[in-house]
This record gives sequence, structure tokens and C-alpha cells, in this order.
Amino acid sequence: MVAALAHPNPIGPRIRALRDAMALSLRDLAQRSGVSAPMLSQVERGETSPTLAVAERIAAGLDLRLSQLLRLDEGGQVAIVRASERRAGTSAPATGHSAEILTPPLPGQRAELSRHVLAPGAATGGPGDPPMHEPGSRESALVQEGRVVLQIDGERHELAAGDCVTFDADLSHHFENPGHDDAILLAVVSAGLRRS
Amino acid sequence: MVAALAHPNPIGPRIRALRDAMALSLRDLAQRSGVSAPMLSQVERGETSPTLAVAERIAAGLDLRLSQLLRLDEGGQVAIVRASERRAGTSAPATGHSAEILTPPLPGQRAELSRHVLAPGAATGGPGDPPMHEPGSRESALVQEGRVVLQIDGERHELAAGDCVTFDADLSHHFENPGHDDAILLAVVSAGLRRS
DNA sequence: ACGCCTCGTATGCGATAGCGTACAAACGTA
DNA sequence: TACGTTTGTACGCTATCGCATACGAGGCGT
Repeated sequence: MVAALAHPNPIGPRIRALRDAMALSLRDLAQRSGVSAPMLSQVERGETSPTLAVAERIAAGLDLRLSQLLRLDEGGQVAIVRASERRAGTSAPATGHSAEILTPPLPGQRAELSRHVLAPGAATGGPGDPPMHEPGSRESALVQEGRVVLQIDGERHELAAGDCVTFDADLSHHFENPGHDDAILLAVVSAGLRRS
Repeated sequence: MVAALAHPNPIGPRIRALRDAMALSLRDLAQRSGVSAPMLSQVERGETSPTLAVAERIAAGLDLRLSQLLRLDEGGQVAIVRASERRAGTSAPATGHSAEILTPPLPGQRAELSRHVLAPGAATGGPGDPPMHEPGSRESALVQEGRVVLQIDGERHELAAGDCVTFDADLSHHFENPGHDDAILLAVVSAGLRRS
């Protein structure tokens, strides 16, 4: 299905706003980016669509990566998920793993925060599980209580309470609780790539 | 200062890999994206740099936004921050606010996780503070203990233990503890935009 | 008032993007 | 083996990008 893109990302006004905020003229930005001033003028006014190569140079002139520049036009808002409103996450209560999602299910949500409880001996998944997250996802997990072992990409990492691990979430991974008490994890997955 | 961009983002091989993963032919992706198959072939082989307008259509055909597609080529690895290794965050102990950063200081880190303790009456900042985060940042904050008030962009939000709030981190904001006990927050800030 | 400088944009031109068409190779099926 | 289909890419053409040059407007200093 082709997304309706009547107009490409309105990058022009955004570039103009950033340039103004940095107090740069078109010729200043031309100097910094290596893109000509007339071209920058056309891009800002939406008269032309620059190639990626040129757009990256413009972004660099604004001290940004292009992905960052593009993201600046994504809308944002405050969203509160009350303690009583948490959504259930992917879990298997029968096996001793329960999970709750703490962040709202917003389009364009940057990081999903979830809370996981693992009973002794329980795991969030198993060896060879397909990755649950899209390519490009990253995850940080904070061990709040207990001890866990992270199995990822054939490697084993032991984590104690208070430890925080960060890794590529699109690699096959799961957590296990090798201890005799419940383990509690907070997991942050960023760059949920699919627009909902 | 112009960043050295000898080559633009290697988007071509990435598009090829994603297309293969989705089991699409060039003609399939052409259908989904509205970009011709020969053009897609040239882009994948790095023979041409598509315009932003075309690149966005290609990304859409892969069920991604262009910013996401571009980000996929950022490197990643597992990093563990032990409980004893946490870095101090921005805090003011004299005012009753202490903070620790739980995630590693990696280049390209997607989300920074930090823990904040607010003594009764303390705040993470004050009205009119400049934003601490770059444009495009988003933040989620989980109240682990106590109650806090979020002041953001002229609005006031009350949060209880277990509540999670998500908002644009580049807006002027701070948290206050209006209660009689310490408040503990975990904050997740995503899209740290500046490359370090 | 005048001259100079800065700024944004119009214009023309060469280079390149982007498409339609066609070809060759590979694959699947009878 | 023969045939049809699918796939990726070469090629030629048109449209657009991207730059150098130049112009007009506005601001500033004398």
C-alpha cells in the first residue's frame, strides 16, 4: 500500500526556521553546507526537492543528521498513562513472565517503556525466538529487583539489580531469571519504526 | 563547519536488504512506492542519489518513514552500565533533586534512561528554564514512588505513583514534588539528536 | 543624498534524476 | 526441452536539479 504523499516532508520551512534560529544567511549556510545559496533558497521555498546527497549536506550545515532534520516535523503531545490504564504486554503468565506497557500507543511514539516481572526460573522468551522488534530498534533494560541473564545473539550477560543494559532490539534475545526471587525489569525500546 | 560526507548515507544496500526481507521484487516495490523499478535498481546500486520526494516514497513502500530508513544505518552494540557505574545527571543536591544516568554514553544512543529523586518541595528546574533537550527529543517519565507535578509549556499535570507521562522534551519543562515524601522518577529521553 | 554591502531570488545552462521501453538471464512448469 | 513468466538492468529521452551569474531591494555609514 502506497502511503499518500501529496507533498513530501515540509523540510523547506523547517530549514528556514533552523537557519533563522542560528542567525545564518543563505550564503552563510551555503558556506557551512557546501550547497549553493540559490539552491538553498529554492529548497526553503519548496520549489525543488533536493537529492538525499544534498539534503544530508544541508542538514550537516545545520549541525544535524538528515534523519534528525526530517524528524523535526513529527508532531508531539503530552500523553499520560495512569497506573490503572496500563496495557498488557507480551507475556506468558503460565510460565511466570508478566508484562505491562507504561507508555501510550501513540503514532510515532519514540520509546516504549514496559515493566516485566519474571518469577524464579521464568524467561521472557526462548533460544531461537524471532526478533520481536523491527530493524533498527534499540533497547535498554534496567534491572530493578533481582538478577537476570540476557541471552542475545549467542552471548550471555549477567545483570544484577541496578544494572542497565543497552543493545540492538532487533537481534534475537530474551531475559531469564536464574535466581530464587522474582526479578523486575523496566525495558525501554526505542525507534518503533512502524507507523500505526 | 561542514561535516565530511565523502559518501552520502549508504541507503541503497539498506533498501535492498529491507526489500529482500519483505520478499519483494523491484517491480513489487515499484508498485508499492510509486517509484519506477529501474530507478529503484539504480538507487540500490548506489548509481544515483534520489531526491527527498522519491526517497520518501521508497521508504513508504517499505512501511517506514524516511527518517527511520536513514537511521537504520546507525551502528549499535550491547552496553551494560553496572549499578556502581552510573553517571551523575543534571541535578541540584542542595535543592533536594538528585539524578543518575543509567544508560551508557554511546554515540548514537537512542534513549537515555535516568533516575531522579526529588525531596519534598524539590523540583528538577524552574519556570522559564531553557529546554535541556535538542529539538525533536521526546521524553517519557514513570513515577515510581510518590507524586509529582509536570509543568510543561504553561500546563500543569499531576502524576501519581505508577503513572507514565510522554511529551516533547524540547519544550520548557520541569517536575516538582508537592508531597511530603521523596518522589522517584525514571525518565526516558529519546532521539538525542547531536552526534557525539 | 550617495555609495557600498548584504540578502534573497530570477535566470540560463550543464549535469543528473527519473521514467518508459527493451533486453538478457534465471526460474518454474508442462 | 520448450515455453512463458519474472527479474534486474541497459539505454535513450525528458524533466528537474544544482550552480554561477546577475539583479533588485533594503540597510548602513559617510
